[in-house]
Amino acid sequence: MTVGMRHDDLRRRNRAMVIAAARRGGQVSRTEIAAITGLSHSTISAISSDLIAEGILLETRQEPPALKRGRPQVGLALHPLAACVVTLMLSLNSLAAVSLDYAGNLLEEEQRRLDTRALPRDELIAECVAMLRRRLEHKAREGRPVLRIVLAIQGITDAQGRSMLWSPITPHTDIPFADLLEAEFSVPVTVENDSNMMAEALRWRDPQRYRDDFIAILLSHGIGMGLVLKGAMFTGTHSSGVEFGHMVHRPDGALCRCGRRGCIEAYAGSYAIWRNASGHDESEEPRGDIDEAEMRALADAARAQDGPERQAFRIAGEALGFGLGSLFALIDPAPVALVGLNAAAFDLIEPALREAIARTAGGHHSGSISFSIEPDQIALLREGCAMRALTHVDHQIFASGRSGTEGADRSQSSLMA
Amino acid sequence: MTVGMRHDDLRRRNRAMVIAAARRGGQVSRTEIAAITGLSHSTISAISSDLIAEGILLETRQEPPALKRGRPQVGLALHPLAACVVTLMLSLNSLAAVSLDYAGNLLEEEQRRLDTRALPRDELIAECVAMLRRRLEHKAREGRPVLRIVLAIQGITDAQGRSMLWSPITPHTDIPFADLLEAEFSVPVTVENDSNMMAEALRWRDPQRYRDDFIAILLSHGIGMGLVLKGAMFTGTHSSGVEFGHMVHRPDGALCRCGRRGCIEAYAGSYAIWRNASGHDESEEPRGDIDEAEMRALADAARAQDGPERQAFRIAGEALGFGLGSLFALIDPAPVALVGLNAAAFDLIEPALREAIARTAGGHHSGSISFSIEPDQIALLREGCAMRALTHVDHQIFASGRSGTEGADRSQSSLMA
DNA sequence: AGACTTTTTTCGAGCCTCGAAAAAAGTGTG
DNA sequence: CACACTTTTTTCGAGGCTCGAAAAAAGTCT
Repeated sequence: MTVGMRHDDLRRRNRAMVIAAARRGGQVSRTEIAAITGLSHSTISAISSDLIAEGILLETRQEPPALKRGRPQVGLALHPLAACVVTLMLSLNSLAAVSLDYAGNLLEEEQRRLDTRALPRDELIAECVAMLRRRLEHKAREGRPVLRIVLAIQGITDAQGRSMLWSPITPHTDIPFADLLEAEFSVPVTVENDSNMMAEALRWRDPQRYRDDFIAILLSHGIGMGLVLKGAMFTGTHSSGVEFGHMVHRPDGALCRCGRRGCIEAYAGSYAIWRNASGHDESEEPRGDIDEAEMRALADAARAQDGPERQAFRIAGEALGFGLGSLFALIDPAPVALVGLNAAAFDLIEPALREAIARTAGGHHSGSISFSIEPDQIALLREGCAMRALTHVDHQIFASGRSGTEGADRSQSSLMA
Repeated sequence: MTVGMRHDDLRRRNRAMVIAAARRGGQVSRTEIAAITGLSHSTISAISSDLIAEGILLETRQEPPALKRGRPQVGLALHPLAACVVTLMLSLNSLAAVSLDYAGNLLEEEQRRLDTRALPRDELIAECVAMLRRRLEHKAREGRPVLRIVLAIQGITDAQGRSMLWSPITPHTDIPFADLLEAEFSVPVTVENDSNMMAEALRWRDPQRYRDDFIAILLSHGIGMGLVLKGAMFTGTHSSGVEFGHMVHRPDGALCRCGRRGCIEAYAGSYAIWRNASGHDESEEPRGDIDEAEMRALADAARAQDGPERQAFRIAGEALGFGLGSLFALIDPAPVALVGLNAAAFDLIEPALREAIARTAGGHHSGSISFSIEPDQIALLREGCAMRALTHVDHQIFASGRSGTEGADRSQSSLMA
């Protein structure tokens, strides 16, 4: 049930809008903010002078020497010293962390190889804690209060972003990372799905193309999806995940990594492509890992001649096409961004995909559905996590009004909502 | 882009909450409203005395003679004379209309058989206009201003509720009903999908069970779905529809009414069950209509012995189960309400459905997914339309503050949002 | 009849946004 | 170089809205 609105809620919202304008624009003048928000100049003036006094915004006069007449606009930007956020990215055999200032500038980073599949539960957690501790204690932080930690994982989280429920990178399940890390560091933490973070990054990278409705598909060992509908990240009701890879393509079909049969992933994941290309039975247990070079070799072979390799990519395209068709039956077609290793082989996948989608209800306008390939999956994940963490802080700061260097304890309740 | 919030927006929202509390509760005291909304008693007092003065709320002292001590609560209810709404329901071979007062009481109704599939486009429209005109001119309305018309159709509408894009009940497509009827009557109109309206009705009927997340499935000649996620009706980005019936069950499988192959509907719609039960090939053109008695006979035969009829229902269950499994992979499991003719045969469908769902990713907790059968599809549709129309008015009235007897022209812009 | 309880209204205070006017900080021009 | 002009930003009083506290209202209980 929505709750009544009090006077300070109003101010909070409007403060948030000013901060959001600065977050989006980097440099915005008060006049521009007034235009964006539709609020009066007086209001913007009042809010921004508050924010400046609180150390959240910073006046930056540096702009190109204003060739226009009239009083020059004063740029407002997010104050780099206002906060620090840390992101932790856990994927197969790798753990990485990045710390950024409030303006989004990189402070420092670390990357480390781990045998995630073999690591005992508490050692996995300990590695995360240790890497986070190094970030928090690093001198580059220089007194900026750490106001948010975001942990992105390959796998499924709960809808509140508190726990990792399941992941292909480890046999362990239901790890309450948020609680564990909050207890350790007293900084609010959320756990996020990696595909969602990539979708998040796309919104910031290219807001023109990726605005209200789009789909990010991660084509790698498994199949991930981040879905933005009507301007909001779409998540499950209990879990993070739009588990597109585990929609059913062929009932009782190929064996999937998840143990069930006929999932899209069992036709379109790296292991499935490899399995089909190398003549194995589709009921055969999926291979654990396939390195980049091997997949590239498969793609090259498929491009060279019409053999089993090309057929394997075709099957993958067909599975993705029917899956997208079913998805589009539910949500209507939207632009698709392809990310991940096998996005590079989209030329091999596309024909069968388009053909399949045209045979489904979602394929009404199959020709007009746009697919774009976004390389550099790792950078995308980093950006998405960073923006998720920073916008959390934006809301936290606007919510309290008191910038709250003292950290997490009480603020959590309002943040997790 | 969200827009800044001004002072009157605040009042508007809080007024809306007061009205919503009265809509939900029927009879609410000011104290109860204060508790529900979290606003202060003074604020509620001010708002409700405004609303009473404007003729939107009504004090009703009738309550059971308050066995408690202290000053008795004064009930507030929606003023029946504040407005009138009309709903029009267009389905296969039938057109019905209902008018209701602002409190939701039935004023009068009409039902009429039409050969919708044979009717030319403009005659179909003319029938709608004529029936609406009879409602508007009927004496039962007694001067209540008609503030909203809702037209529910079997089929797909655009996301804004302006047009019928496609429907199984007529060969005509893209009929801009909202524009046509608004031009005719100068009352704001929306066009809605029938399954969505049934889901809407369930929320009002049983808010305990059908609250934030649930699924209404319409099992009849075709398969419809209304989806409520996180408390909001889920619609496509361009169309109304969660076209569950046209998700792909078996690529290149049975021939669907939509002309494509392998849709869930082509296994679970009435025509598909009939086709399978009577030994026809699944590539055979679907029958146009199958009456209730015939379907009941099939179900009885299926219950009597394990023959082709039972197998047909089993196939339907399997298709629905795999479809729900795929859906649950995307949105996580949620309670399911079954509506429509074939919901009565759910005993024949359920075993195969549950078995199928358990073999999918969404079936993690397949045992715990609750299915309930909601009979009386027609009443459900009527209630849903009524509530949709009335809550539209709630928002229109709260939005303007001036009750706006003069009608639609300007208010549309704010309503269609 | 008077004490007690609970609901509702009244009233002054405190915020917040707004519009208009003033101040500020430049450019263009003779 | 002073002055007109333009555009941005701040200031200031007015008007709305919500809140808390106190008062009024409308019953029950003894």
